[in-house]
Amino acid sequence: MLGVEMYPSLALGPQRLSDCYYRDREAPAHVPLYPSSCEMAARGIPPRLLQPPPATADTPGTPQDNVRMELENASLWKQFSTAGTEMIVTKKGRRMFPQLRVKLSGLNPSLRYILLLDIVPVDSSRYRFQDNSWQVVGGAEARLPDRVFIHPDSPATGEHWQNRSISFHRAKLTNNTLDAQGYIILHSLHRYQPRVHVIEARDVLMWGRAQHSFTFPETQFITVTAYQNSKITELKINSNPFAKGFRENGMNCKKQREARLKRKTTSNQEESLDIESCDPCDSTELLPQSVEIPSSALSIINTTLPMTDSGFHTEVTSLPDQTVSDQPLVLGQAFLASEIPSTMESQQQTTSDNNVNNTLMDGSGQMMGLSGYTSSFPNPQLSSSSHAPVPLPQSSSIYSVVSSTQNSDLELPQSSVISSPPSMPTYSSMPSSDYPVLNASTAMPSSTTSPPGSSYPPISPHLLPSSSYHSLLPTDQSQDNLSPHTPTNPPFQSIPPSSCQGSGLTIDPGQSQVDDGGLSSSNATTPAVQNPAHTAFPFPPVQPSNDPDPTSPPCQSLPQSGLPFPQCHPNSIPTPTDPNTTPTSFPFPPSAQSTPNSIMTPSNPNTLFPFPPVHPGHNLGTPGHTQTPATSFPVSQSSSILGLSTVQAIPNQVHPTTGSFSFPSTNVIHQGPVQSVPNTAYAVPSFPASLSKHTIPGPLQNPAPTSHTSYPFPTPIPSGPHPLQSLTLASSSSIHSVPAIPNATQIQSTFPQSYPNPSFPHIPTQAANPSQIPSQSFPPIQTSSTSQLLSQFNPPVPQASTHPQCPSSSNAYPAVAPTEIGSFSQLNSAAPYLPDMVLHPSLLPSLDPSLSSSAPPSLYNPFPSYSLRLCQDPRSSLHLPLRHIYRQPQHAHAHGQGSYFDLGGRAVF
DNA sequence: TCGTCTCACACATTTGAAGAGC
DNA sequence: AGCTCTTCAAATGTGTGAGACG
Repeated sequence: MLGVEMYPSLALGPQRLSDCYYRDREAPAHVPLYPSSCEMAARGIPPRLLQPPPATADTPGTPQDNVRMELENASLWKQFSTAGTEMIVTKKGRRMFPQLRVKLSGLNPSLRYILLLDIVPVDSSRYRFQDNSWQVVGGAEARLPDRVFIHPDSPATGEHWQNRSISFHRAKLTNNTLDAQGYIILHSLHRYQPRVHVIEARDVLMWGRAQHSFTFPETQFITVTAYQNSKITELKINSNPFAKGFRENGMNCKKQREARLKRKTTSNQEESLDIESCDPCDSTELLPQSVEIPSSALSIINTTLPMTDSGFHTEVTSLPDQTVSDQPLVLGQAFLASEIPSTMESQQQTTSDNNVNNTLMDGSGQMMGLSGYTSSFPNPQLSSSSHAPVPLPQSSSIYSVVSSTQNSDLELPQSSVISSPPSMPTYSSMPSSDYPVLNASTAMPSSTTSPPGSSYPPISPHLLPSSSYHSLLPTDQSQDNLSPHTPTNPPFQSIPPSSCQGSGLTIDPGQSQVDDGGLSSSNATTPAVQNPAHTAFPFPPVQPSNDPDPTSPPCQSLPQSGLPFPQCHPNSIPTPTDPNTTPTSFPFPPSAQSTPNSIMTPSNPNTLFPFPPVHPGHNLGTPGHTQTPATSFPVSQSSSILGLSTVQAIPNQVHPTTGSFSFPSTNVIHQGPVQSVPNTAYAVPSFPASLSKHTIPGPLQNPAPTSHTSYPFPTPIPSGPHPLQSLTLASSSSIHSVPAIPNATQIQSTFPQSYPNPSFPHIPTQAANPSQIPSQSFPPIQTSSTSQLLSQFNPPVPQASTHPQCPSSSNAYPAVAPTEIGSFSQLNSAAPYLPDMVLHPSLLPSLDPSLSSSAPPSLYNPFPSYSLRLCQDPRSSLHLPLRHIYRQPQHAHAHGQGSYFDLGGRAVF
């Protein structure tokens, strides 16, 4: 669902949505996880057409405004972080451990939400474990395809999410750039930060109303192919049930292994292949040892004897359990408890404390056990490469959240800008545009300014405040209130733990006062963006395509055809009178029209899409796009997942020394009422890291405003003064693209034009060096699966039929079994760029009373299919020259254990 | 030579199909 | 016939260590 809009590339193109299905014991039936791009398109429908009935649930003060997320196993994460968390990445994919387990609260029980996990680079550095610490040894490698893991339960009601702990343990990490499984691709020896995004998906009409992104600094990790730090190994073995065998008592412990090796060697020498000595013998031989280690002995015995599993478990598990037993078990968290190594040395105490805290977590939103947390990562402050200080804030308990609340209400002041911490270019919102943009890249502004080897790269702690709560604030007028002076570097330090925790986790309305001036008005409950810097963007940065296609037609060329990107198509906003066109409207433009202040008014086509989705790396300066007057956005990248479009703004410049970004276009940006605060960088939808990567000082990176034309996408650059006048880079980490979120409120970066500290010294610009971009092969598109998925979400809708490419047949709506939707015409030049999806109100799930009274929320099926239909691959509408950009990527990978999306926005490698 | 990655290995856990029993 | 429960094999997850690679 998310994919399409957020990441256009995801859009369902040739890929199959089948991948979108998930299996869950609770919900055995396959359920489409993602709404088709059509859904997103629905957003583009003029408010009049799509405007949902007055939503009572979403009214200010509703739970959604107080969405909070707690890291359930924070104590365990802290333990790892203290030592410097390492995550194994393999070609075949490796799960994360500790697993990301969170608890959500503040959701509207009756609304549907989608949970996403993405992992973004913390900085643009490469690390090496030297001298028993992680040190920066160079610049990061070219960005890999951005992929998002969608929680298998998605979409599910708020009640569903809140009634259980949410684990992303099924997400897999891989270092295989050609991975066809859809796993999250990461570079080895790079530092990453997982992010969890909660996106409201109440219905098509309301889709994208709110988005919340959370990052927990303690979950940062460095990817490795083999563990470097013995402490981490020990922690993993002691904490991970699968590694029991390697525990002292386990069959795979050193003693046992050595013994086996000895036997092997001896047996080999003797050349007496005693079969018995193999497995059985091992156990027998080990018996003596097993005496010392009862569990192992038992296990051995069990293996020899026809014992049932139960019997086996009793003995074997005993040891581990004991260790675990020491840890406070919380009901429902048994697993968690097991994760905590009982044998942990000094850490144990903290762990126990943390556990206690965890148990204490409540609606107050306090982060459990976060306080006092210190990571072992290299400290930025540390001058030399010695230890990279962990950027994590000491008081990590606060989770950072970026929440974007769409106020579908027209009343929302566009101008409202939420000041985001300077450091957090992460989230830039579009002022006028209702849809907030998540800047994935920005989220992790890495202070890469420091040269390799230099002191720890400034992974700006502020960027990743521990558990700080980032939220995309609803567009409020409050922006004015937002102080431009807001600490640009709200590093963790900047945020006193106490404040965070004291407020409860998250969003303390009171705190919000400072930042959110005015927010309260629209959403009193909406937390102010305390840590704007965070990358809270749900969607990973999109990689810029390297293929600037001069030939690419200007955005205008794509008009009406329903370009996925509103920006491109000024006319894209359908008028109520023109239903047909409506569908084509940009998925996100949520309510551009709705917002009176928003620059994006129908009258001003160009302004309609403040953020042209552009791949930073791509087509900079493509003349074709010049049509849009040199708009403020140098480059933006948008990728959509399930209809969420991500827009990335590309900073024109990066300060060589400071690493701060300046956007040439900013001049333009400043126009308009929206910008109450000049100079302040608005979190423009996203200026993702990707940009940053590419933003190396230089022509490319600093494309003149006019250069915008080179958007890989049909993303037309808004002509004239852009509503979003100041696009600030969200994040330093430019690496990530920020997904645009509908209705996203503008986030004003607290720091003025220049981006604070974060420098991106090493960010390889893909654009600059296409060659560096790993060629990524994408698995064959399985349209069938994808389509099926989509079909479920998209019941046949009359409107859908409007689009030629949306065969009504494709709608398998109620069908549980995924049905295949008509294949997407990939790269179908003929295909209009119109978003095919249109939802018929009657088809909407009865989740929200306001929408449908048929079913009480309580009765709501947690895994209902969405009544959305995907009719067409947005890419099809792309001008041929541009299509290659998407040709591969966007895939939805269905796994029994979860779904992955490629953030296809990136260029094809 | 060194750093990094890949692979096979053994063990532990999870998953899901098949069968039995009611 | 349908349902629940148990059993069990296969799949999956895990760290290790040897070897390959650049």
